[in-house]
Amino acid sequence: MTKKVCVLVDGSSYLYRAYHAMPYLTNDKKEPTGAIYGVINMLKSLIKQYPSDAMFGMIFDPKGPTVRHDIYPEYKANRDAMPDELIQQVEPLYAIIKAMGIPLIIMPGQEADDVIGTITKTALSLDYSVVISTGDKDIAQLVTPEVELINTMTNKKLGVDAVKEKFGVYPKQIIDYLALIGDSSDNIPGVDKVGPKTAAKWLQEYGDIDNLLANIDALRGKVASNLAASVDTLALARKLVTIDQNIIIPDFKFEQLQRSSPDTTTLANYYKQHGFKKFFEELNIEVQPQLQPNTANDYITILTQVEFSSLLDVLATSNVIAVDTETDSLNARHANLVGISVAVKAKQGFYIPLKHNYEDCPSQLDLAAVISGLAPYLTAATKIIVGQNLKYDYQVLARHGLELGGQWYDTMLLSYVLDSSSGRHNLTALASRFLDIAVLEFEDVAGRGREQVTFDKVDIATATKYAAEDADIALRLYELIWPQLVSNGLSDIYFKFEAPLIKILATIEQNGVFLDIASLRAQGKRLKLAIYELEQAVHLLAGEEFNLASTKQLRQILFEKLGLPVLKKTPNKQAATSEEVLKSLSAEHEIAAKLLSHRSLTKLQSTYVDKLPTQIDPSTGRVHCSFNQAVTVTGRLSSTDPNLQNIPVKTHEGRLIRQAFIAPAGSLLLAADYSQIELRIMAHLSGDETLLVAFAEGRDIHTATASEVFGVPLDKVDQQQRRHAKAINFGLIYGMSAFGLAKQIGVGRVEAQLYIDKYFSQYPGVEAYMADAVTKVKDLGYVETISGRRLYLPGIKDRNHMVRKAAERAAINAPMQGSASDIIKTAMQNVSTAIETEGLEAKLCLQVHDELVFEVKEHDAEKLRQLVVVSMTRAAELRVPLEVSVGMGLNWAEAH
DNA sequence: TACTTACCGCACGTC
DNA sequence: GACGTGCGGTAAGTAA
Repeated sequence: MTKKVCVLVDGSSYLYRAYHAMPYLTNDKKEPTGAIYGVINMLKSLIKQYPSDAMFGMIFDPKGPTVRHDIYPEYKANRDAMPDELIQQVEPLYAIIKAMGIPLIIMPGQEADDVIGTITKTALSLDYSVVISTGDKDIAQLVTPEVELINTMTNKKLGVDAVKEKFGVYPKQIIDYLALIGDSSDNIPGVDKVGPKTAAKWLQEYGDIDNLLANIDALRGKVASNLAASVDTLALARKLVTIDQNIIIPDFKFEQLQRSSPDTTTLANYYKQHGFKKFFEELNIEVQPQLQPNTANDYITILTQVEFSSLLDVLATSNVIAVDTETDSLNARHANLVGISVAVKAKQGFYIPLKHNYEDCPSQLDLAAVISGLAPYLTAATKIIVGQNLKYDYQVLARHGLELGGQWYDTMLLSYVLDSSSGRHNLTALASRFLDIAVLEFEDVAGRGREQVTFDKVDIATATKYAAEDADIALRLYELIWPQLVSNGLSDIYFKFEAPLIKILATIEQNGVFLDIASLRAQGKRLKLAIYELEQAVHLLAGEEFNLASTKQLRQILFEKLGLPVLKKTPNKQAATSEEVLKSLSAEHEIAAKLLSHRSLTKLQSTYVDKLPTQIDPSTGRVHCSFNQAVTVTGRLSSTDPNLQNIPVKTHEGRLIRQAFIAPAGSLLLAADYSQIELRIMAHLSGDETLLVAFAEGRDIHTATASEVFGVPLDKVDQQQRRHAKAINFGLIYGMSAFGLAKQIGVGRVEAQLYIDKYFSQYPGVEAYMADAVTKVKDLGYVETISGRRLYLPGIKDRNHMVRKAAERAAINAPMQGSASDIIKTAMQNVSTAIETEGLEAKLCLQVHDELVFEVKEHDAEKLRQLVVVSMTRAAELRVPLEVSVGMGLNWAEAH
């Protein structure tokens, strides 16, 4: 029968190991957590290896001096004090270990080593075998046939023979071995110039120090005289490195090493506090809503004229009014107002039901009367209007006759400007993140799935809880987030770029863009035929029919039936069939090229040709996308339903789709885009002379780059060189690696790296800028755009090396993309204002990152062109000129 | 048991 | 690098 096991963990060794091995991690409160994470991780994997009834103890060094300092006051004198960020992690770590049910032993005045040694002795006397988990070589002296070490990092076990193999001496010789070598970090004197090799050699020959000294005459050289000089200190060193197995541990009983079952609730809390998602999930506990429900609030329903009048009195005296609208649809252009809620004080809220409509529904105030009653307070320039996603409420209220005014503080955008990377910015997320509150969700009051009803069917009492809460929470978020924005110097960013954009985006959404359905249908027919032919060809080549859109079936055909090589795996370890892979395979089998064509055509067909017509709003005959102002990390906008920012442009077939975006009779589409705005920003940010000159002289930037990188005169740059230079420039903009560049232009990685090196030697300012960006993000966790918008890149602290590298590249790229966003946001304001003051019959229809698309009456087209160029080029003053190219035509393709 | 819905993985369009 | 979307595939949920 195997012996019972006692596992002893050298906690302090774990702690330092984890601290040094882990990158700098923090939780959401920016407290360091890396060492805790590392220790828990090692501990968990250790526990797994032993039965749960094994004795288990984790031992840490105490704070302050130990008995060894009495023997030798300079003990550990060379050691740096524990860094602050590690000290902070110690107490929480102890708490977590206890919650895990693991016996924790810290003896004041006693080294962990001595505690471990003493417990080991006790365990052996009780006929246990002992396993000590440590990274500390000193403990090797305790190894016997019954005691083995286990390395914390490598998980390797160290028995007697393994110790001999590793150190060259047996466990019982370890004390002498350590004494000879000394230990500079513990300030233990050793013999000068004697390291592991010499110590082992001597001990192999002479057994121990006493015998060695007895034979000192047989030794030669400098080390021998050093040894002779160290005779006195050797005794002290021996004493210091010897683990004392006979210390007195008051109140300690061996039975205390019994593990108890983990306290999952407490653990869950700790893991959550520290942001240990993985551990939290491993607990596998029912996810309780850890957030406090928002109770004990004062939410009032306004049903009578008297109540409404007193509410208006409250509004009259309030500088800050939070507002929220409840409707019967998510579509702001169709939503009918069902009720309005307001809040002027935290934990209070008023709901004015207007159009609830269910059986026995109480009679409600008249909508028009409420609108006109509220109007003075919701339109006054002096009022601060707070809301979550005000673009929606603005649109809905406007359609019901109330043009929301005042100074807008949109909590979604406040949070976004404060830290765009912090997660989602919807009300639920913000309430959880900033207030630790779980708000009522729409599904909670209106049901989910097919059961869901529109808000007018929700009973008014429930609706009041939901609606008044939304206004209340928005108000509280404003009170909390706004001061943070101010103290971080970010309030300007909100006022300059985000707040003014709300109305503009609402207008663009209202405007929409015309689609030529007939042209799409015609193209659809052609595509369908081409797709069918490709499908037939592929089936023929494959020797059987299958669904080309199914990667699963395609894998079977390509890699099993046709035996083509697997060039790449998906993240899920499946053989990839991506464009990149098919391109490479096209040299081997003609099926690959056919598949590629098929892919690109079906993408056009399904995503655009078939889909776009269904997204036309029958009431306007136009497509109205929706812009999200708080999604991207860099400050860009995003577009959904449909996404009009990814309409094809690169291929000929794709451009046909753009032909279907048309102007109505008598109007033209005008498209204006910044040329090379990111590279211009890079020139500005880096101040690189060569780049500045190239832009100042108005050169074709890719040709200029090619000339520099390939060392040929400007007029001798060939197409291939320009293509490669373009890829390099793109790589810079998008933070591509040498690997990415190599793939992009089809050269080896070494060659790609050569180009990059050459680029940097020609553009040293760019290289310096990039290095600065990386340093900055490592120091501060964020980078900045030209105007000071902060872009946090939390990936820079990730445990995963790849993720950190990606964050470094993003640190280079983000200021360029973010600055470009800031600039075009300014341009949109300039243009909108100019159109209005000039009274042009023109409207903004689309924003595609560096491009604006307008619809303009023919007679105003030329005026608009000039006005747009001026507005856009003057949107920012950089060290290089901003250039805008403008085109006009009957459709979007022509306008380029 | 048959049907719908919800979600994930993959691929690909743009800047 | 950043986004959003469509498809197939499957898991989970719902009705018969």
